[in-house]
Amino acid sequence: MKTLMKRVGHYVDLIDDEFENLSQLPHRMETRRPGEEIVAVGDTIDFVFVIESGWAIRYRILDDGRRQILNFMLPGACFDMMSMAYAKSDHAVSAATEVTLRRIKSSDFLRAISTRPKLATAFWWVAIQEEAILREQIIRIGRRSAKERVAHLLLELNRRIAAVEGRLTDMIDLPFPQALFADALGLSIVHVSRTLTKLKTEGYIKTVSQGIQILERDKMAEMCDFDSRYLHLERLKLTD
Amino acid sequence: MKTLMKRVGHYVDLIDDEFENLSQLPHRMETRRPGEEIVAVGDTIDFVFVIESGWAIRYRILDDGRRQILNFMLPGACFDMMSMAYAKSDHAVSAATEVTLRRIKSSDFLRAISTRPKLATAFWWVAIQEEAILREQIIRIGRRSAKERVAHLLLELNRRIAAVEGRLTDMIDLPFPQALFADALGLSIVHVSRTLTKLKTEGYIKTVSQGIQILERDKMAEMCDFDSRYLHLERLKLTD
DNA sequence: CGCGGGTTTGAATGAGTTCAATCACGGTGG
DNA sequence: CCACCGTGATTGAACTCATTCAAACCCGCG
Repeated sequence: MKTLMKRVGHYVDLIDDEFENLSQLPHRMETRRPGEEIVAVGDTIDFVFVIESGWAIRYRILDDGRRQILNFMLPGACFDMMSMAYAKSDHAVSAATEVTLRRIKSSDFLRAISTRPKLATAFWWVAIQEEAILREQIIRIGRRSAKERVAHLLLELNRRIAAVEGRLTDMIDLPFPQALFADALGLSIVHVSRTLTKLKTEGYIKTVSQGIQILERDKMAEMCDFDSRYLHLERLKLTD
Repeated sequence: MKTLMKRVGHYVDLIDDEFENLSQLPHRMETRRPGEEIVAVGDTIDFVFVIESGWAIRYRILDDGRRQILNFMLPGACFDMMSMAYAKSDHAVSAATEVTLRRIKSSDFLRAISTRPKLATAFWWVAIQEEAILREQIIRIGRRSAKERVAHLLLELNRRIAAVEGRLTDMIDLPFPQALFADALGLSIVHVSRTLTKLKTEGYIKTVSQGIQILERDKMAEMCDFDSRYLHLERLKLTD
């Protein structure tokens, strides 16, 4: 629960016992191996999941096997608050790495946030952020070149990891195959590889053991038109 | 307000006076000509807008003029409930056709839905639907061919218009230039034109005065893998 | 008419895909 | 310790889908 606290607490000053309340909600802890499904298409979900550690992906697979990843989900991500008990999921969620999850009954979760206004505000804020990330994903794959797409996603993930870990570094640890990158960006695996190579030869990044180091953050952000403000990482100043 | 009632009322049975309350909220009516901006990038919005008539688009323009349309907004659409008073808008909203809008102060709106649980549920549903449309947009532009994209969007708009008008027809009235289609689908205007021509010669659609008629709905849905369930219209009883 | 916005068509170009081969690397078993 | 996998990354060559640029076209309107 610490990662969720860190993330949600980023936006709102929460008194400890408001979190106490949240973390003491009845729940089950679960783990999934890389590639394992967490939510299948058609599932009716009456749980809220919170990622405690590891990466998950939200995606859809078309008939002929094409896959589109909608979003990467990092520690602190919670889903599916939106759908609650009503609708069938039109997409799937899987573990990208080894993942540990907290599973809370929707009704319990709902009761908790409805009795704690600050908590509700915090989760409202998380939902705003998620939606902004979705919108940015549309712009990325709709109107950006392969080079811009890859660079832009790298910078986004870098920032989002920073938000989880509490400090911004130049390193991006990507503990999953490039195929996920390709399916997130609407590109072929081959072209992602070529594009990363290009970014390297142009001095924007370099590969280090199992990850990528950003060498020219500003130039890279400029090149791919990355503006971190959409991530809404600044702190919420509540008027009351 | 009738269109919003029609839309929101699809999801929840609302007692009339719950709507009465909503429609009697202090508000201003505004109109915009085609192309006029409603919300600019960087605006801090403390209003909720409801589209009473006409089409609007939510979009972002990149430095070099490339434009990506995130979503089309039809009568009954309400925005930006999510952002409320806190955040600056990272995208713009403009009128695609002549548009009439109802503008409600966020605080008034918030108070109204927080005292009317059913109303809150109804708007929760609308938000779920909006998010599903965004996700489908990602899949469309990320992993579908031009032909599939155009067909898929046509079918989506057809269904969404049906939801507003209360009945499903084969006609799609598109009162705006194809350039909007191009910018929504991440394609060039030229290619949209070519693709529409192809859909015509293959017998899926035909053009009628200022609009498009769907000739082979099922074949077309099959071809582009369109499944209307993501629109969450199931409570609609359509005459098809 | 003739203008102007929007659409269509053609030809050349280009970005990204596909297929296939090669490489790099960590793990496993002999 | 090394040979042999298997998975994922990279490279090359041919190809394709979509873009770009430019010209022609269409049509409603002053």
